[in-house]
Amino acid sequence: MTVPAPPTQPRRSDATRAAILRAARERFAADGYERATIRAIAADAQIDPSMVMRYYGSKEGLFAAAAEFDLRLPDLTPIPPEHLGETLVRHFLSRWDGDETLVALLRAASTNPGAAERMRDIFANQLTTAVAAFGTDPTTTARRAGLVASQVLGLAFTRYVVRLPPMVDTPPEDLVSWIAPTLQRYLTGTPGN
Amino acid sequence: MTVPAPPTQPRRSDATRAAILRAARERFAADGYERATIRAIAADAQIDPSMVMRYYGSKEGLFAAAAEFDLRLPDLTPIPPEHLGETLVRHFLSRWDGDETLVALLRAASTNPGAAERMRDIFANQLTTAVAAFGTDPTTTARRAGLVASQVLGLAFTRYVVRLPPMVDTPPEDLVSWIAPTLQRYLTGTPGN
DNA sequence: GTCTATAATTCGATAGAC
DNA sequence: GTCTATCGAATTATAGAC
Repeated sequence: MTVPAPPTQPRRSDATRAAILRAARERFAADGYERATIRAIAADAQIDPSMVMRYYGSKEGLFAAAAEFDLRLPDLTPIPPEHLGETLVRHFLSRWDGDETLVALLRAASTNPGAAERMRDIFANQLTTAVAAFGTDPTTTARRAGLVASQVLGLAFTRYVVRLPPMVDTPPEDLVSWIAPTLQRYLTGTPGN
Repeated sequence: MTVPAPPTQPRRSDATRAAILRAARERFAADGYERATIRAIAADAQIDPSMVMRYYGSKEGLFAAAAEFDLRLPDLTPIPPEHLGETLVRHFLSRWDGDETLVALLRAASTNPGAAERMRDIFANQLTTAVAAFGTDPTTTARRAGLVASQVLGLAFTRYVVRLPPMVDTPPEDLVSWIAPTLQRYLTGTPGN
């Protein structure tokens, strides 16, 4: 009798698929959806362009697979309420370094309706859920999450996409000091304040 | 002797040029730089596509003309220091309604290097100048202006580009109440705070 | 599984008649 | 000034050999 194959035998093409996704994220992050071509992505991954089509069906399918993104927000309930803002800024800054998927999503969402919808889903679901978890007035949850998203995405946009010099040059710890109180107020404060 | 022509005689093509620019701003704002085609812009303006090339030389030249933008920031020196944040948010929100040029610039800056550079210029020059005018420590001016830009552009991005529902649904006056203290602190406050 | 060849569009830009 | 016709390049996607 032959040795039975493992239940989840790694297909030989998995390495190729992973290489394609890695190259796709790089190109989508650097060039946006339209300028990132399947040919260029395939060249980066050192495979034939037709393989991309074979594995992911279309450019949209490739983007959908490459832009899968989890904010990996920590559970906010055990965090001292006065440290919520700091915790969130620090988390986002570290989450974005070393993973360019969100930059890819950010650039693509500017011009691609499907990418914009995905971005709405991510922030509507993941962020709103995290904000709701530590129990403020439920009627204000969505608005508080939206305000947090506006500052957090503005930070990402100015620092990683447009690259405004002062936002690029400011060390992460200084950004945390400045922006944490903003998120803190959006999460636990009142308008006007 | 013939009657001398007025010094600035309106050329007959000025109406056409204006129609092209209006259509170009709409398309660039709605679709971004790559998806906005000269053919579509010309169709909107009800003229021949070759006229766009004749008047503006190239697609880049057209965008440069269409994305000319002045933030029209008011002089901040006579404004009571405690009203700076509110004044700025209100100004930006009203500036963006009724002029989609900034949305066009915002969408294009995500994927087009030239548009990104123009956005850097606008916020580095116009905003930094306004911030410097009311005399904080000059060494912090650029950073304060960058932080203001991060929140202001994040507001524009979530409200007009990605269209996050809570940011679209919140009335302008509520946005002013929530965001004014943020800008106030970036302009006149200290980190940590 | 991998690659060649090419179909089918679409775009920016140009040439030239009127 | 305006328009027709078209070039040349680039793209996604498909068909099919090996």
